[in-house]
Amino acid sequence: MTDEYSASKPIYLQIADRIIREIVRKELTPGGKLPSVREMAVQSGVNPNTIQRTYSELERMGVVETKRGQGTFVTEKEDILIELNAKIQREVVEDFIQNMKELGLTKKEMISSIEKYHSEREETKKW
Amino acid sequence: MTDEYSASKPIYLQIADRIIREIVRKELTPGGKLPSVREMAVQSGVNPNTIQRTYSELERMGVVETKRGQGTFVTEKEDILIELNAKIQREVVEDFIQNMKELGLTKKEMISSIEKYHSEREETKKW
Amino acid sequence: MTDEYSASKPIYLQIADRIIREIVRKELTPGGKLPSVREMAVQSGVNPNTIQRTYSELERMGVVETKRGQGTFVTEKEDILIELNAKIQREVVEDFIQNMKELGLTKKEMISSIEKYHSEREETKKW
Amino acid sequence: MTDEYSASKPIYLQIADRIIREIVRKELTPGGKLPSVREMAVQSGVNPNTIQRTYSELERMGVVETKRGQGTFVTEKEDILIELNAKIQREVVEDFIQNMKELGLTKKEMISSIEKYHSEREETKKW
DNA sequence: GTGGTCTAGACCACA
DNA sequence: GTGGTCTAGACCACC
Repeated sequence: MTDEYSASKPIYLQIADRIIREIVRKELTPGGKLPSVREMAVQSGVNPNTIQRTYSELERMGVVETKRGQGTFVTEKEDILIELNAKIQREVVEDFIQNMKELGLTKKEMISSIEKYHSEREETKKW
Repeated sequence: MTDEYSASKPIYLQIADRIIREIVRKELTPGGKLPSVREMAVQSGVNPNTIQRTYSELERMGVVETKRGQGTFVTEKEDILIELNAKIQREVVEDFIQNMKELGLTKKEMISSIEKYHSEREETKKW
Repeated sequence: MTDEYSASKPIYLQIADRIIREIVRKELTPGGKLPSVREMAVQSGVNPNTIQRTYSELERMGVVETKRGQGTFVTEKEDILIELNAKIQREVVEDFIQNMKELGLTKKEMISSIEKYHSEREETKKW
Repeated sequence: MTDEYSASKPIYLQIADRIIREIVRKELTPGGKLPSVREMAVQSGVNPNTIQRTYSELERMGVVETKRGQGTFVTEKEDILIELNAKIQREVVEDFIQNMKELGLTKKEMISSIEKYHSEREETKKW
């Protein structure tokens, strides 16, 4: 009855999101091996079945490939990775724009706010 | 042991956040009355004590004022509302910048992405 | 079981204290009439018996005198009033000194703290 | 209707005051551990939730710090302790001055009353 | 063990 | 009615 506030997305998707984020941040590199289902299950404190679903979902999206007897690997297909990156980016941008609109800001103001808060430090390499 | 994936803020703060968002979006107007503790508790499917705590927290922050025996009201102090708005905006912008940096984008690219995705439609009024 | 924190002194003594304070502040003047037991009981939201005890106590201390059929009056005996004033004053001073000692202050520092916080405004007349 | 004479602050604040006094008197030393919530609850004859609230309030004020799974400790930040001491002192002095004014005393008389009642014994060390 | 959150149900003061 | 305090008893995460 009190669980409207912890429910959110199913765990297997939360984990999928986390892995996608790691790929996008290049913490997981193309062609790199993911932890085994069992190992990941232990790491995440979750039932192996849950991780199995996560990996299936990622395979369905094309971002990982399973090689029988060897394990699960981040895809090396550039187009998929680029597409993935673009999709995440689109989500981030649209989310940002919507939030800023709710705050009553114009496009101009959004841009100047970025100028204001962006510290120039290290620019990471582009895909 | 299986709960790294609920990890959520306490309910009373989640509700506080929700109310703040409503104030910032002007769904709740300055001087406007919030639902009573008991009513909000029913709406949120939560114990009245939890809402009490939410309202206390909001009062401590200065965004609401309670009048004994009458109810809880959004503050009319402009400076607090403006500051609140600025704080939320800062959070949104910094979150956006961090996300985009993780995607490997430069400031320039962030700005052009906004140009790209921003549909010109209605510009809402500024504070 | 939870009443260590509301107990304090009995009500009849609390009321006596209040009356004494009023006499000392000259809100009640020597020879002046106190409200009747019944009236005071209503004013204080208390049982008349309680006020009766209050007045008895004050009479025992000599600060009021009861005249049969007329009521209860603040004494006009100067020595008692002066003594009363001196006693209250002694209590206030000793309380202050003890508090300040607990804060680790020397006599010198106590005096300078008074110099510091005392605003010169209106000095009321002395007894 | 009979409760003008309990009129007391909430218990959780009374206990907070008591703890503050203990800190100021150095009965609780900086870095020292407070009794656990449950233990303090038993000592004070009060529900653990009430003590929890007390500790929260003290933490909000910055005079204690809680270490998860370890306990609640008096802060070691000197500035906060000094400020706390100053605040308490100010309250004591202002209370004293007001009481003495009600008794009709001038600043000069207040000072000489301290000279009179202050016994020279041990001067405790200053902060 | 520790503090932190939450529920259920009660009583209070204020208006 | 309103918000504010308190109790009783529970479960959680951290150490």
